[in-house]
Amino acid sequence: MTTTTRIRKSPAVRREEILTEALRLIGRRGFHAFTIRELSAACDLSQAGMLHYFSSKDVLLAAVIDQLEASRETALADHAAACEERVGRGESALAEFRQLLGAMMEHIVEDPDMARFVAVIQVEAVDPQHPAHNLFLGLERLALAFYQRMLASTVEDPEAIASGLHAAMFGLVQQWVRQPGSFDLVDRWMTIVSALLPEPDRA
Amino acid sequence: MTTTTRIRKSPAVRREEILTEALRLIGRRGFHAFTIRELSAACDLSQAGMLHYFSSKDVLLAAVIDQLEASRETALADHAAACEERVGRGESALAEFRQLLGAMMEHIVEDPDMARFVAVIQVEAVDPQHPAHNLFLGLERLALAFYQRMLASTVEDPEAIASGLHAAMFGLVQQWVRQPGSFDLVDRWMTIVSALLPEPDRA
Amino acid sequence: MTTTTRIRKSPAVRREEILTEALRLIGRRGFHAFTIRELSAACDLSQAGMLHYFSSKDVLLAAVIDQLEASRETALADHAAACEERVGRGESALAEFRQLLGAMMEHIVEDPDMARFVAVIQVEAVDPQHPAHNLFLGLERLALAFYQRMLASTVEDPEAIASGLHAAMFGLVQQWVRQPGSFDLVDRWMTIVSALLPEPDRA
Amino acid sequence: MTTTTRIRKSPAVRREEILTEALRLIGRRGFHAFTIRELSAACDLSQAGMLHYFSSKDVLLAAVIDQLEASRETALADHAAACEERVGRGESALAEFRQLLGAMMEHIVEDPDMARFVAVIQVEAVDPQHPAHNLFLGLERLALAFYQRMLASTVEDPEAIASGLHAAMFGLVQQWVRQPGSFDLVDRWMTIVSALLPEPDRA
DNA sequence: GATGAATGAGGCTTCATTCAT
DNA sequence: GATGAATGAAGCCTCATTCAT
Repeated sequence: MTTTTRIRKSPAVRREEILTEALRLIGRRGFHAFTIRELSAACDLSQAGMLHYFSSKDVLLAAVIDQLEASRETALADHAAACEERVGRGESALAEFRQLLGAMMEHIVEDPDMARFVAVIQVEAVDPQHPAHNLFLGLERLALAFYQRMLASTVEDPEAIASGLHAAMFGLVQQWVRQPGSFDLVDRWMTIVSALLPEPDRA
Repeated sequence: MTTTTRIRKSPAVRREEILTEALRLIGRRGFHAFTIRELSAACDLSQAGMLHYFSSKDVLLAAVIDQLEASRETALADHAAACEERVGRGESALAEFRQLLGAMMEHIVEDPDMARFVAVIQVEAVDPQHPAHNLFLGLERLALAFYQRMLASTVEDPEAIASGLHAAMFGLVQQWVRQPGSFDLVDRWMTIVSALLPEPDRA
Repeated sequence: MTTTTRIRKSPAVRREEILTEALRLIGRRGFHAFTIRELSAACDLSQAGMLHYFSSKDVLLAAVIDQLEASRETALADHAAACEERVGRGESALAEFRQLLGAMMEHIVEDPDMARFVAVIQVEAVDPQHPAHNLFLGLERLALAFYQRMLASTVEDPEAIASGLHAAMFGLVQQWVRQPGSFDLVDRWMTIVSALLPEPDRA
Repeated sequence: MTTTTRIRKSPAVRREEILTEALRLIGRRGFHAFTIRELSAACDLSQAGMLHYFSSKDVLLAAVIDQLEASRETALADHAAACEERVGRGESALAEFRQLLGAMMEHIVEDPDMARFVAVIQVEAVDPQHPAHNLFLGLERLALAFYQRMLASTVEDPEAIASGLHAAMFGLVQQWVRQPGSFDLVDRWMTIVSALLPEPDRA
């Protein structure tokens, strides 16, 4: 009689574990190629046990994204607030915006799995049938709108530069994800930001 | 008794049709989510008939990519040659390079399906297990190396700018693919190029 | 709305059922012609449910063979031991060997399905690509070597007689399988054994 | 313009080629595992071209068997006639029968592919659904009946010995097919025949 | 909270075969 | 005589999911 000493972890911990692992796997395989079998195996859990926490693949995806947004929110809230405050006062938020952009990449660098996940899902979500399609469309619009507001009074073509910043960030992360370690992501990012943004006021 | 009136087309036409449709579908769904059943249906062909032309899903993918590379080659060969020639003579190829970059986007704009396809596959291919992984890794390295050579004598940090150009192009196409028609791709691209590259010599 | 009333049986029972049915079907159709769809149907199980127990056709085959070998082992162990003991003492094991040969056929007669299975697989396995090729090659070598040892000191050409016994047993089972009931297998077998082996010592 | 110098062989030659190759392949893979694609490839012929000669897999099988029977007929007719003549005269045909048995094995040894084919098909044909089922059943009955007649007046239990000879021949060929070259087939066969048949009259 | 049993739907691919050329 | 195009049927297997325990 083998008493498989059933592992019993607190639900909260399990959830956390699953989400982390899901992030990693989806980031590596893409949402469609990744299987919940693979995930359950990685979590030392039966497939049914897995679905006990997240009732379906789509629900799981949503949960991963939620967690991500929350973490990004926390990481960037202060910077974003600083920007908004400046702009709200009718002043140039260029310096603060720059810092925000830097913080975004730092946040990404801290967790390469997250980077991979975002990169992959964002592209898969191009398909209108993809469960995260609308979500990412909304997020992108939000981001672009925010950038534009930040640049409204400081650059000639805010829409284009906002777009360019967003595009370059996205593309750079992809490059980094494909050849991790081949360059310093934050460093290079700031170089590019400098090229795209006007010199910060000094005087 | 359904008289399935077998349609018989010339092989060349069929191949072309299939490749075009495959490009479209893979671009929309991603390679993993797209099914050859869907493809055959779209081509008014049985699944087995489809496999008569491309013996497997992977082979099909390879064929689509091949055709793409060929078309890109044709579209850009002259521009690339012009660049190389200048650089070969030790002169600045900045203007030519700029034109090449423009041509690249024009080529993309001409065929949005192709754009979507490249965008999607490129990201899916991040997964080392993806059939196109090595291919895209190689292509990216080639592109970056070429950019660097073009910029070697004209910018301070050629590696970063090359990287930034590549990233921005990639990201911009993605944006465009996600919200087609929301902006003029080539136009915006040239604006960003201008920001990233030094002013062309005039004198 | 078909209420597919899911039947749930104890795993042990199911496994047994499946193996028995697989034995029967493979024996009738041959491994290649038999389909796991047919098997699942015969077991009142969905195809996927079937693969829950044996993850692939090959695995299933291996399981059937394993079970067979085990049952043969049990049925013949005592006889084989008796033979070995005699031989070990340097005495003639002719009588014991005779009994072993008889026991082998009796074992076969008890389960005609098994007989058919062995007959069919053994021949299919002639193909080096067949999943059971190596297994059966090994078993045959073992059997022949054992026979030779048993006959070493009692017949003129042990190798040939061993070979002949093995061949005749094999062929006779085939005949019986093809025309079941047309003769008494054990009886006829013993007649042939008598013709091939020297008269047991009597004195 | 590649003039693939279409190979055009005389139909008779082609037929012969195909049959030979089919014999070889079916013998190696079994009728079910062997594919007509494999066969056409081996014959440097398109699949459709192949079916031009033999309109279906079953027809092909029948043709192979026909050819085989014909060749066996030719090879053994004289020996068989000699046997029948003796028996017809009420004499013992033991010596002639012995020679016939030897000739049968010699015929087999000359063409190992044929041996493999017969062995494989004969066993596959155990399945009542197999296209060659009835054929082989009939052939076996014929063979056994013939053997019995030959032995009627010379052995105690003609039916059993006939059966044993047939079985041993069959089994021995199988052994040989599985481990070709490991022993001299005809030689060993004659040893076994000697053990099963009474000593030819001498004196 | 966690599991194994069971399933339906669907994926890719192979195969024998037919049809038009 | 020979081919390539095209097909329907079927094969194995994978996947997400449900159900009873």
